[in-house]
Amino acid sequence: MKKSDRTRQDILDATASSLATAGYTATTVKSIAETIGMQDASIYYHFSSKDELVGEVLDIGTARAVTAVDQALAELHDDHDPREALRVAIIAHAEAVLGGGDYPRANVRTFGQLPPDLTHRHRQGHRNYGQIWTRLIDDGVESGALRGDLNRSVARLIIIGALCWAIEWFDAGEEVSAADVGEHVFQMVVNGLSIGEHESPAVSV
Amino acid sequence: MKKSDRTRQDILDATASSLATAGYTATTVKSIAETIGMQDASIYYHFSSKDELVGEVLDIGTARAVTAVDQALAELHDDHDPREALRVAIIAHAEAVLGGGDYPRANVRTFGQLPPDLTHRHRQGHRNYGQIWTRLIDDGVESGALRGDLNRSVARLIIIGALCWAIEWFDAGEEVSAADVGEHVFQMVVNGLSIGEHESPAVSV
DNA sequence: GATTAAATCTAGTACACACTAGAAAAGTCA
DNA sequence: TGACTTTTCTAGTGTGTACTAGATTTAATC
Repeated sequence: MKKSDRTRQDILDATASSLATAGYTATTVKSIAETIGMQDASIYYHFSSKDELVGEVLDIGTARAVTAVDQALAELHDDHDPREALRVAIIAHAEAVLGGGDYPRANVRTFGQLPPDLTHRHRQGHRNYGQIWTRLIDDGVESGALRGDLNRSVARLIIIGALCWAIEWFDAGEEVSAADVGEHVFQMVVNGLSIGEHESPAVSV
Repeated sequence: MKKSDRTRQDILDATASSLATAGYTATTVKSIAETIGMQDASIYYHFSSKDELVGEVLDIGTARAVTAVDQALAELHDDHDPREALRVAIIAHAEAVLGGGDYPRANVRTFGQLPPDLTHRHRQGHRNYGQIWTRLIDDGVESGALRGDLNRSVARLIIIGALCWAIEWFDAGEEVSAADVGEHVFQMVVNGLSIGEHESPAVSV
């Protein structure tokens, strides 16, 4: 029972790595098998299909991202500013998806490339993740720290989108770290790029 | 010579539509042919390969997005606020990619799914597009309207990313329009979500 | 209407893919 | 060591893909 668990983990790791860097289509059962020095047919002793394997990788990815954000929020003081909570969550997300392991990266990278079955399978997980952010924004608006004239759902999706798209251009080798990207997103969407007085005109949505 | 041009255009349109909604892999030569009532082999009378066809669609997409933003900027007054230029460009981009035709949508939707050859082919086009935004941000910072303590390249990529990712959740049927999304992105990244005094602490990058 | 050119179709090839069946090997434990 | 189980391999199948060759039809020209 020990050998099997180890091999299974190797398969998951190789799949996560391939999904994160090459995407769903380019991640073939054969390429996964080659990475860990096996024949492609052997994969099917551990997983019943490619999509079950991919699904498990994505499940792990979502779980890790949720854990990272939850943990960061749990370390806040009880009387924290709602903006600080948003900042901490944004940076935690950035570090999990950009600087973290292959699993959360695989999740974001393959978003929009998955076959319908897998997309549907992870809809609930994404919804749950979105609710963390909904609460953060609601807290901010209701406490008076954040503007209430914007559509909160759109605001939430814009923040997550800016972070998720970063996976397309972020290069871990460069001078800008994952946390730096998070800090930038926070500075922009919360404090704004503008200097001095800004009118904050109401938006009609 | 007339028939050929018409058919060629039909093929391009069908490809753009399929790429925009189904992505690169799910867009097969056979499915394109079926859409316009042809046999798949007939496509090859007009295009030498699938990737040449896809490449042409993406070229048109980039050209249209660039035109949309350029045109919006050209309509500004000579003594406009740099923030207003950024606002106009953001909304033009949002309308082109979310509300516009299939071509710009195909471009964003297939980003990250393309085979290396096609990715490389469009690198220059993307760079050119990025330079429009680089100039807008530089103008803002140098005129004193925008903060200079953030990494401008990161800021640019965050704005574009927030807009591009919107294609994953934007639903044209809902009450929020493409321009609304653009307005929200502008309000957030330029004016910020925060209410009242914000310290704008310098970021060390 | 006959001749030529343009456009499409029929019928295939070759290949990569996910996946299967059964034999072979490796590991486990008396 | 020998019997048994677990794991992996060899050797395939079937399907979908991009693409090709050559026949066939459609359109344009004289």
